[in-house]
Amino acid sequence: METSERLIESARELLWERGYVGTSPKAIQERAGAGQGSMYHHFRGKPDLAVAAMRRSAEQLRAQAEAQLAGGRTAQEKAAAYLLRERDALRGCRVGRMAMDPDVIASEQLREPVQETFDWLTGRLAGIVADGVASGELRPGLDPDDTAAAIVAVVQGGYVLARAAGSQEPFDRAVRGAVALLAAQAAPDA
Amino acid sequence: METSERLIESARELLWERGYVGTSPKAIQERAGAGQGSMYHHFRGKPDLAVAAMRRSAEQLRAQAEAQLAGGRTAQEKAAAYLLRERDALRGCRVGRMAMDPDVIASEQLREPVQETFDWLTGRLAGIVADGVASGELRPGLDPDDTAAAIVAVVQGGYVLARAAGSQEPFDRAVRGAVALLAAQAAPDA
DNA sequence: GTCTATATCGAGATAGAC
DNA sequence: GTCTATCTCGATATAGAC
Repeated sequence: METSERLIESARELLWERGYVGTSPKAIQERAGAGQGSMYHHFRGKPDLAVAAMRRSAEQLRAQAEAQLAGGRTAQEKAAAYLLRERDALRGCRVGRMAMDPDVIASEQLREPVQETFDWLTGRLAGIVADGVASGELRPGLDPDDTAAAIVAVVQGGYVLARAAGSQEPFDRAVRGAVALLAAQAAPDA
Repeated sequence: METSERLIESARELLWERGYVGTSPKAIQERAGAGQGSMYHHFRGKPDLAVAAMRRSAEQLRAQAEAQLAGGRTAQEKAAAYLLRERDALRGCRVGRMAMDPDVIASEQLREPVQETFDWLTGRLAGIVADGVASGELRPGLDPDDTAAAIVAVVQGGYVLARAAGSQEPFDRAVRGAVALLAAQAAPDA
């Protein structure tokens, strides 16, 4: 693997584990097995490298989510597939984690991949819910945008609960709870 | 206000804004208008002061939540009151924020107030849901623990979505979505 | 492209005077 | 109790040799 590639992968891991503020250029270089000069040759600095790393993680998340969402037949199956995907809750979300970082939120450049990811994800889910309502699978009053936001929030919040507890369990409970709440939104038999 | 008190309040604000890793003793001292020696006289160091600050924020969150939860008459009213409480979503949760911090999660001392807060909150909500099921307000199959975890997760995840978007809106959508999902869990008329 | 040298600054803390 | 002095280390680069 080339040096530039190793730097991006190292940054991805460290941003995941320690966030933007908690990740130093030196730590990235050490993990990548690259020197100072090497990093500053390939990237302008820490923010530039971080953006490259975050874009890649965002692309990965999107591909994984799309795989779940495209799989099921009904809206409920798709949403459940997304919610119940295997996740290591204690590690958290590579993308969502960045939203809690003050330096990321303060910078247009750094926030952009995060914003784009969640815009896409909630929009994709809202479309699925809207289809479910239109097809008569889900009850007519169900708001697609609000429901989509709640689904994505349960996953992101589940990470918080798991890390607070030091255990996977609260995450699993939260997503199971969300699936059960959604199951009760089926349209009444005509 | 005494110096010790000002240090705790300054730490509370900075931990909220910047997290544990992103908060320096120097920044705390400057905001408190206290010198180096003064801080190290009252507290053993950064972790010690942070624990004091986090305990206070945990106590505050608990009191606020209890106020919402004790207010409503039915389980749905109580849960909705908790979910719909006015919050500045862009600032995030003083307590939940700490769960994303690697140094907090790595330390038994620092994690304890966070864990305790969410244990209490999910337990309190689970009791409310269980009461609602027992009284016939909510459908019999509804799992109290899973539902409680989902409710708390929606709020914590809502903060992530809001900060990612740079807007309050996704937070409001998520909690409204959760309230709507809960409304459909009413037990069918006997 | 990668290396080493150098620079500035802040983090996090200790020591001891007042 | 609070202050200033001092210490060590890492963060975040820039400069210039190889």
